[in-house]
Amino acid sequence: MPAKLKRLNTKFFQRDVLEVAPQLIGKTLVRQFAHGQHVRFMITETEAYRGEEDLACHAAKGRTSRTEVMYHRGGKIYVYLIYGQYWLLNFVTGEADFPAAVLIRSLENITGPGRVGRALQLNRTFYGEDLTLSDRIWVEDDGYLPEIETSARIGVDYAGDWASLPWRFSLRK
DNA sequence: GTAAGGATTGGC
DNA sequence: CCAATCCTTACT
Repeated sequence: MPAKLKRLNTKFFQRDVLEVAPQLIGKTLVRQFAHGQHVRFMITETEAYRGEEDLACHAAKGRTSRTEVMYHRGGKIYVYLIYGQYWLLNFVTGEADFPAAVLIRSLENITGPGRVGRALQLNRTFYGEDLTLSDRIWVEDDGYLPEIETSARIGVDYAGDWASLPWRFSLRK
């Protein structure tokens, strides 16, 4: 089967982030580099960020130049630099004008969102990249049926009650 | 213009 | 435990 048929499409991403985030576990992230080489990693940990009322979500501060892409319809990439050194990878989900995204926290053998960005060699040019069209990064369904477990999101203690929601999803070991 | 802080990591 | 490192946001 051509790889193209396995690529996750707009229909997959244009749903509620709380459906998309757990369903990304076990999917395959593909990164193709300029020199033609590509790498494939199974996604093993994600987190959902959902709407302006979610105080852990960057869109809690409203629609700004930084959060703009989160207000687009699902299927695009939202990347941002954290602590001046790590590019964190997110997939925008849902309908237009409702800000939501999935943070890719870990891949197989690459634990931690900062390490994910480093391994994939991300930078600001990935902001707004369309996962359904890009020739350098996309996601495929290779048919794994993983067991998933939930837990609280990491590093968002400032978000009050929103910090304790079970919006972190990971592959059951 | 200036200041504060961050969806992290690695080293001491 | 804490520095690194720079972008975004909020405020004087």
